[in-house]
Amino acid sequence: MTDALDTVFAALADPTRRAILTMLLEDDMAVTDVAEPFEMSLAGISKHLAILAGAGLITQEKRGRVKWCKLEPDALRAASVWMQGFGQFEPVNLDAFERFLEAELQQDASEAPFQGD
Amino acid sequence: MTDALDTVFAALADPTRRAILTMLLEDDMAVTDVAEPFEMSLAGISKHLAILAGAGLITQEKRGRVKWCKLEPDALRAASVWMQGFGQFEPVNLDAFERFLEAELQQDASEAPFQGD
DNA sequence: GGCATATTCAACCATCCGGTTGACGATCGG
DNA sequence: CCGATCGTCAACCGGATGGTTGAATATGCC
Repeated sequence: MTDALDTVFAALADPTRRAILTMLLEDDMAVTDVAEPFEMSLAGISKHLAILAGAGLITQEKRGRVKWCKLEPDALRAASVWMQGFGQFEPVNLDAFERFLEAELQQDASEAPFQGD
Repeated sequence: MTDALDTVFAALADPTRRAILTMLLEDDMAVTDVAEPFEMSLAGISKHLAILAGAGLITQEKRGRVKWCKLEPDALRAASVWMQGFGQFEPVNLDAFERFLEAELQQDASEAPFQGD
């Protein structure tokens, strides 16, 4: 009965794990490098990474002896959608947003120096 | 050092609590009524409500002997914003999007006296 | 006043969580 | 082959969490 939302929200509930995710926004990182800024044992960080991976928020790929951690922001989508049900805050009306993107695209095309294609 | 995000995400990590929040979308409810659909003691639900209140996700107001629980969706905003930092869910230039919505609105108003969906 | 209803408190329990340390298995480089 | 590096595993610890029960506290009703 343990929902995917359970694990995602639980993973996000820890500040160390949120910090790790933020770091991974920049780039993929090896476990050791992830651990470096924290005052915590490597094993501790390794556990946190396992939890993040369990929630699908990161994936880990071992190349040689180095294990690379990659952010998987898509795993946030379900949680984001769930929250959307409560609010006005999550801004976007998707329909309107698509019209917006289309309009923007056409505008860009008409503004560009080379119009014909 | 326990961040507001910690408590909000932790509160959301439990399915019972998420279900309670969903119920409260409909309307404010008394504690006993919140508890009714769950196979759990009233005291158990009371604890969950305390956690939700602690995260600011609900407020409780006692009127007579009944304590009414009210959803406070605004408490989700910080969490939502945090998530948006990772997202592709909403990669938007909000300013431009708002201008677009406004323009669309005016266009609708001038073009169609009535427009169904 | 006295009883029923609404809710919490307190104590307790099992389990999970975040963290540590130390040993271990892989893998790279010389 | 040897030593250093990368990372996890296993055992352990203290504290939080999710749940229970039973007693306690308000409040409402007749």
